[in-house]
Amino acid sequence: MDRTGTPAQTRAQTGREPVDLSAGLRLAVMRLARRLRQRADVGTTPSMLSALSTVERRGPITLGDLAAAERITPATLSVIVGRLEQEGLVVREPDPSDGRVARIRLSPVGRRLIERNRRRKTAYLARRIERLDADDREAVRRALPVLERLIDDEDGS
Amino acid sequence: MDRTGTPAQTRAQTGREPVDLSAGLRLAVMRLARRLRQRADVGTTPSMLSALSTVERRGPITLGDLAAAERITPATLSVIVGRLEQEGLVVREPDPSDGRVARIRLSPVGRRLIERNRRRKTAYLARRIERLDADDREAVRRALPVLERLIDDEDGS
DNA sequence: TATTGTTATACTCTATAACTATA
DNA sequence: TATAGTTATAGAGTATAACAATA
Repeated sequence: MDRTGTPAQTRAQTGREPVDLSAGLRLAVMRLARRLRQRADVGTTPSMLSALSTVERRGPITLGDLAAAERITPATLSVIVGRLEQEGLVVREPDPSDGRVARIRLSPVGRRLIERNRRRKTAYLARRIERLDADDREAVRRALPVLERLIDDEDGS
Repeated sequence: MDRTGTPAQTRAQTGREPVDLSAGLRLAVMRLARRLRQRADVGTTPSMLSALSTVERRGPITLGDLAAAERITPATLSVIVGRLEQEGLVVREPDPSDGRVARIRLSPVGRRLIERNRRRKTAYLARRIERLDADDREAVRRALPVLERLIDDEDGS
């Protein structure tokens, strides 16, 4: 927790600063993710929920597109969707015009699970965020869209 | 790879309550973590690097304390430290006064690897952060200590 | 031949339970 | 008996490679 040497003064040197910032962000993100993973609900795993939530947002979607959205390989996703289907959370609808393709769609059960989880699953973080003072909370709120952009950002390298 | 349909609604701008905020943060963190994990250096895994970095910060440290700091079980950590030791990145020093305990300490090779990685490993994020405008970068900078506090915060439930 | 998806295999990360060695 | 650490086992999450079905 060495937060003593705040690099606030070196703001002018844009060369060095992003590296420090990203080093810190990287560790924080990895550790927060680990903690969140540990609080996964029994029965549904974090990957499943992430995929489920994307299916909700993107409507009926092919496996390939869903894999691209989730940034995992179709092979990996195939396994995950298989589990979701087995749990009755999604259905695969064959495409009439292209026999190779199936569209994945949320089932009513899946939708209910998402809504239930949106309150429960989030409780760990929500409780902590509630305890933050207004400034800190505002800082998180402002950073969130930026984080989302960091993820979505195209281009591999 | 149809990624044309960008989910603009992802902007949970409307949600100002802690629950909404944390739901968004949760997804963002999990996905960013997944992306970062994919960029792990060959040879050293993310867990190894995380543990290594904690050993650097906390000096010679017992396995139990390191496990607590990393929030994983001693059993899990034992495996990870075993790999770190095998790679010559840390050494276990037996405690003279208590034969059960060994202190884990960074080797020179480990220290060099950390420093090298601090630039390389982070490059992916750093490049993206460089492209942000000043406001966005400031938002991340301000949020980072808050995220760290969310992680460190004690008390399980 | 190219595309979409699945299956086989392998490795990391993690946990719990059972164990060993020391106190 | 209690504590520090290790080993065994198992399941999730991921990738690559090989495959099947369809276009």
